Amino acid sequence: MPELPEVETVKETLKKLVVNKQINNVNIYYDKIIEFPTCDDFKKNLIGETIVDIKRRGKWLMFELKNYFLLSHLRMEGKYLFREIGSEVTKHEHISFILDDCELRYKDTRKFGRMYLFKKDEAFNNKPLNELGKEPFDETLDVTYLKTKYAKKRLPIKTVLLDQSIIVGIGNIYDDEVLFLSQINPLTQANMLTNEQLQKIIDNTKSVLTKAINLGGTTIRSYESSEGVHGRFQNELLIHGRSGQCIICGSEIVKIKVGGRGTYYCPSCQK
DNA sequence: CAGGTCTCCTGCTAGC
DNA sequence: TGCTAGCAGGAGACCT
Repeated sequence: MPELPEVETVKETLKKLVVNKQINNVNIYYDKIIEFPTCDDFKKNLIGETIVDIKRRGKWLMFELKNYFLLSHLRMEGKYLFREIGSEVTKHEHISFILDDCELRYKDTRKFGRMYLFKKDEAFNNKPLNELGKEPFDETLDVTYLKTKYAKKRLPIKTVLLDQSIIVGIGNIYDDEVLFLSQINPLTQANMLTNEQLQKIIDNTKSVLTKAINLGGTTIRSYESSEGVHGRFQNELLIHGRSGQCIICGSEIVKIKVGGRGTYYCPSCQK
């Protein structure tokens, strides 16, 4: 499931392949991926546009065009792949952007991904971008900010770290890793965390995400090799998805459900 | 406003 | 061996 490091990796990979290419046509095979505007307008506005750059905000990919921002959220299983122009559209490929020399296809098995298209000056003033919290590497992300945001949050920190309106980019995997490194029990109410604990969360979020980005992210479900992105961070996961002994203290790793999410932690290290 | 629950989807798997 | 019920999960909708 793509979280910040995976989206960052996809962004960098795509950038090398699509910048300066023109969108000559767009085919939509599954309408619900397009959240805004209508499919007709989405298609009409994209045709003739050139991809200038690709940026990222939280888990959102932002294709910067001459006049528009195309926002794309991969959710659980969204991915981009390249196909020859006119080649057969295979299962789970829902959108095709026909470029000069290839088709850029959006594939998404569970169809959870979403796209928006905004005029450039409108992208940041509208949902979803205007509801996002701070980037993990934003220098203004500090204990004071979290104290304020968490003041009325009695939900478990595990749940609150997933709240994209506070800090962006953390998903279920890195959430567990951050709390393990910070030695914080995932069930701790967010408003009960000490300044020291909040500082640890900030520091460990940065370090885990940085390390994951450098390794190309985490690949849990295997990708077809032709489809590019293979992360290596899955080999570095300390707690998420693991069973058996905690690598720090040797106690048994426990898996529980927190806010409906599978959560791994060490009851001994994370009191 | 905080927070609980449901919904969207499909592939995989535990269990019979 | 073959079938099916149930699970996984990011984020928004809807309700209390």
